[in-house]
Amino acid sequence: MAHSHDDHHHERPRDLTRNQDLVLQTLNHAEGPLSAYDILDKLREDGLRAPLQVYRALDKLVEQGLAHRLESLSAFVCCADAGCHDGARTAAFAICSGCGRVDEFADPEVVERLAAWAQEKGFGLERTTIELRGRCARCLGSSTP
Amino acid sequence: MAHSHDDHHHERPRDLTRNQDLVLQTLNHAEGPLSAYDILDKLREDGLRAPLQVYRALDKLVEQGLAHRLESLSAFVCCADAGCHDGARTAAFAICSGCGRVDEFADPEVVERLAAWAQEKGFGLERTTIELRGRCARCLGSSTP
DNA sequence: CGGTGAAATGTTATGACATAACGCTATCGA
DNA sequence: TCGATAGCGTTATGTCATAACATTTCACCG
Repeated sequence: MAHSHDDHHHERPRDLTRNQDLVLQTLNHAEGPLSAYDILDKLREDGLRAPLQVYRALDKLVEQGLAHRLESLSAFVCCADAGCHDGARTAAFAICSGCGRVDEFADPEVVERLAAWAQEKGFGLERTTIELRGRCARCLGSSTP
Repeated sequence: MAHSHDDHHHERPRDLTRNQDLVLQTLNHAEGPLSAYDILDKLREDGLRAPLQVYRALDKLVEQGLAHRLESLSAFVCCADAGCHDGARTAAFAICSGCGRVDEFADPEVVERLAAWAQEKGFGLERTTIELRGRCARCLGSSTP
């Protein structure tokens, strides 16, 4: 049970199921965040019919770090960096109110400060949400500055 | 227009309306975050009947910095620091999955780093959400460590 | 090969969160 | 007094998410 390479049970990117793959591809091809129902609509012709089919797939994708949920939008995006679930588990998101696009980034300093706060308070940190709202450079550049 | 006390149009804590006051008191007396419908239920005997009455009050309270919306919970808390809307406009929240209690804090360094990122990217930052999930010291101390 | 258990699936129904649209009321300064 | 602005009350509806249950798929093991 403790074999060195006997790790078929680990947390790694195991193969995606059909529904999971469909949902992930949909997110990958999207310009911006999509709600579960947006995704469902795009996948009707692929046989999906109920919200749960999408939510279940999303749960797994988020669990594996392949997608993220944006709390302030109640919507989902695919992970910008295929390897982001390897290391920097705490991403930040800048969401443009103009075009709706999302820019994912990581700031180690920020992560560190928050972890330090948790440490100091004895707070068992499990997950962090960081979301910036505003207008991206492109949207500021053009219409209604 | 620049009279010293001619400032009835400013952003300051103008008097709250009846509904706003009811909602704020409800949040103040609560142990943890409340959903709009939780608040509505507590205020039925005061005459409130529809979600919109609560949501409208909440909008104003949040606008004035007297309450905060926790995106990851779809719930609301009163601002921990009466003066928090003066200066540190970017608060962070540590939400305990065990007891549901919320600890509000501000970390200038974090705020600064995020502002710096925005600056660098030309992102017009308007609002920031920072929410930590985990278990508070007290909950870690007792049951199911 | 066939059984078995874990995980995924499909479906219906329901719950929880939030806003649109409408008309009325109160307040306040010009 | 008039008109503008903000708040109020109500009904209806929209959006996001999960409960519950039956069925299917598939890797693994005896």
